[in-house]
Amino acid sequence: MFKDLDPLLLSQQRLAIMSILVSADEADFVFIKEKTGATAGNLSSHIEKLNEAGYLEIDKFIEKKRPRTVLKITPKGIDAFDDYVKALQDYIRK
Amino acid sequence: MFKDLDPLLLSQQRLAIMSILVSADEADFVFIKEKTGATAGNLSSHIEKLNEAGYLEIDKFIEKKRPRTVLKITPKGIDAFDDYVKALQDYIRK
DNA sequence: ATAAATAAGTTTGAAATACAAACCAAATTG
DNA sequence: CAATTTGGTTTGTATTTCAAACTTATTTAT
Repeated sequence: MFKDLDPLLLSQQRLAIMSILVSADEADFVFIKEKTGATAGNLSSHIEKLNEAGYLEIDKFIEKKRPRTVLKITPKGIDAFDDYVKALQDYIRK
Repeated sequence: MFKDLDPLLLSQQRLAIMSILVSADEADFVFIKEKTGATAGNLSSHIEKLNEAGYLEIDKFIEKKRPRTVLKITPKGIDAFDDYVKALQDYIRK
């Protein structure tokens, strides 16, 4: 009756991160931090996990003498997000 | 940008329980256990939490010499579910 | 009549998760 | 040059999750 929900996306903050990336395609650490309201610490470990799962790529470099971390969703990440949304429909449709 | 998601409903099993109750209005322990695939132990503690939050009522009695536990969603539970669904839209709408 | 199995839950304990606080390194500002 | 800001990472504890073990009462089999 109910499909399994990807445990990685069953988290408010990770879902918000993926939600931004699925539309924005690419966004940096600070932008996502502000949009989601996550602390830097939480965001750091969340993107780590999403990266380990292959849902996003992390690109770190120095720009204007400041570190910058850019995140980009992968095809696998898009699929995971789409699947999650589909599965959710079973739960939230009265 | 993103509304908070009720942490109680941010759980596959509890969301499934509420999903059943919001349509069925009333359902018993065994029925929900089978529909959700939860173990009895997990279901027992999940409904405990949902009950503490005032999202459902637990009615226990003996029927045909067997214990029976009937769950019923409360108005507060319905509201929580509706709010959760609304809040989710912000996340899952690309 | 009694031993074994089933039904309907609850309690417990270990493992995973989440969250915030503390930390670090480099750059900038007063 | 000391203090603050920026952009993060690491650490520690508190909570949550999940399954296994347990309980109590009822059937079924012998």
